Amino acid sequence: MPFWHALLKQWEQAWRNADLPVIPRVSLTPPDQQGILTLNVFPLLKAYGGDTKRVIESVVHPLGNAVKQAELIKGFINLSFTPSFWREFLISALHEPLGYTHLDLAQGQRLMIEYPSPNTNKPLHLGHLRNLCLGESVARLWERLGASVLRVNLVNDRGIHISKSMLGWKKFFAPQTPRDAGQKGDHFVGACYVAFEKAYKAEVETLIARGMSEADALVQAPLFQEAQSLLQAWEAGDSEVLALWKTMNDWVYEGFEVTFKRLGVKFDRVYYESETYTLGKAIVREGLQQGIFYQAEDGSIWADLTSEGLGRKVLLRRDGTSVYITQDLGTADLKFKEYPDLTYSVYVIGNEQDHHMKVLIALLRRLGRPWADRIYHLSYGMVELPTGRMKTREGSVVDADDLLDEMHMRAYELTDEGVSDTERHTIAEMVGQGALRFYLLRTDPKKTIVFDPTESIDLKGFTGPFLQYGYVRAKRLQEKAGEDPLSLSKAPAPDTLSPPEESLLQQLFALPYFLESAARGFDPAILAHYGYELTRRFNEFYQTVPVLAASEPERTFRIALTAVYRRAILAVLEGLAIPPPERM
RNA sequence: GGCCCCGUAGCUCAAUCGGAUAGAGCACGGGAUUUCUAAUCCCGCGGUUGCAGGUUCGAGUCCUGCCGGGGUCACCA
Repeated sequence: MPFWHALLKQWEQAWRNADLPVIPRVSLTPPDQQGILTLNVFPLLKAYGGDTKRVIESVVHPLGNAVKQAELIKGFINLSFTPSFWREFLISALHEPLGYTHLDLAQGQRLMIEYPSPNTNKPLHLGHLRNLCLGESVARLWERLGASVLRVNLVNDRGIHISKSMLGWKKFFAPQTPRDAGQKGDHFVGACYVAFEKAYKAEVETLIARGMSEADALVQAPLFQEAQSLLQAWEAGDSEVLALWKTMNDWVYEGFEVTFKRLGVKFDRVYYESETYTLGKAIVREGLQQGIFYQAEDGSIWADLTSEGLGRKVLLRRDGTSVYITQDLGTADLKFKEYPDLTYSVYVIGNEQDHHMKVLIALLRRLGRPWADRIYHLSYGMVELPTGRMKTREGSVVDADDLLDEMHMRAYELTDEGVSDTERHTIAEMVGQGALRFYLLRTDPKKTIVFDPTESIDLKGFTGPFLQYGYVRAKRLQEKAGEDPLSLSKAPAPDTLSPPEESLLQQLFALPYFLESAARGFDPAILAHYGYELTRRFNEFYQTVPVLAASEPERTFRIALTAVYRRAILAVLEGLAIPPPERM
């Protein structure tokens, strides 16, 4: 039997064949109305001069016998379906994942999704977690649409910030290693960076106290001078500096790897800016030769994007070294050289870089890169604290590892004590992450999230564990039933269905629609809200309608209904990258 | 100052191309466990959708102006 997409296509064809002047729009019937699907027939009503009988007749007749009831209210036709329609739906959903939990709408397409692109001078924080959750979820959603997805990470491993943490280590920590300090490598390097910033700030204040202007003091401070010469030594290929750079970056990668692994993130390809910035320089020179860019008197190279409303942008400094956008040009080019057939090259990057990404795409367009418009910036809002933005230098950062630990502990306390301690920890990790990931995904990506550490993330209500709990309930119920849900194919449909059953069936039926909307909109929040509503309805069903104690044919039907819910909620959890526990 | 994003219940968020009486969670008050896991369910309370106009059968949604918050416009990354 056809699922959402196929059914709507079928209907549309039927209406076309019936020569309807206007094809009705189909949507889900709101909960306060009787029905499953609603047809918007305002325009048709107009075309037929308000002849309601004719409207109903002409719209509903072509749809065949799946329709149990059709009611026209104020320009809407509410349709409900027969129990045997639902019986077929359940059987098909159990038989065929393709078309229900997996679609083939993006078959043959390939996407590259870049996230979370960290700097290598400090550990991951809450902002990176939002990035990681979004990137991973979007990757999975497109995979469900049938696309093949490349997960890539771009490591920002060069620049003045790295010099600062190197210097911090030399001045305050050498010859310690992360192991000596008993810290994860990324945390250790982060401590070096913070130590540098603290000493640097003190120097600046001293200089200002002696009468220097702040702008001068920031540049004149000895520590800053030293960091800059370290950067120059790095660019010149000084072997000693390179060795330290490599050692400290490896510490950070080791630390990142632990966190990535905990979150179940794996990359197909990792790009390093230390490798792509030279490619970028070549592209800039190429553009200069073609007259797309121009050189200023001091030797710096620029692009004039004022006609696009983006102003002027420096591409190479007067000393010939590269800026941030230079490396981005190189990386973008390399991506499409390696994978020319990408449908989209997605960048999961915060909205503070909206302008930067517009500039990047405009530059690539100018350079005649035909794939420039296949770049999609998945722009998301910052995660702020009630006091404002998180600032590493001020220590007001919610550390990713710490937060994961805290969520784990809180879930552990709530977890059933009737299991082994090992299992309890496994469950606690799943539930803790479920709560955290749902929290970060449930809001429209482009909106700012304000995270209040003192209030902490809920485990009840509109949360990840709510969905996980529904999954667990359904699984246990199915186990207790001890019956193949597909025995429904040998049983008749009940004569009537209760309102909670219809309500759950309606939401189940809409799964493919929401999967597609969430993927194409690059918006997991759509799926998060769908999954919550789905589970709310399942809980209502579970709480008010008996399954195991029901008589036939209701019992068999409800067991199948439970099994399809379990499939659907599993698809949602997987799409959101929220782990499904076996019990809670 | 220019450009971009946001503004919905006390708080956090929804609202399916412009559609029906703007819905959830938290908080607060009340109720449900001889029944498949109470991380659940049911009931109540809670709104001039920032303000003012405009477009139309219909506006939280689209247009114009204003107010408020954030971001950005670096030879930083």
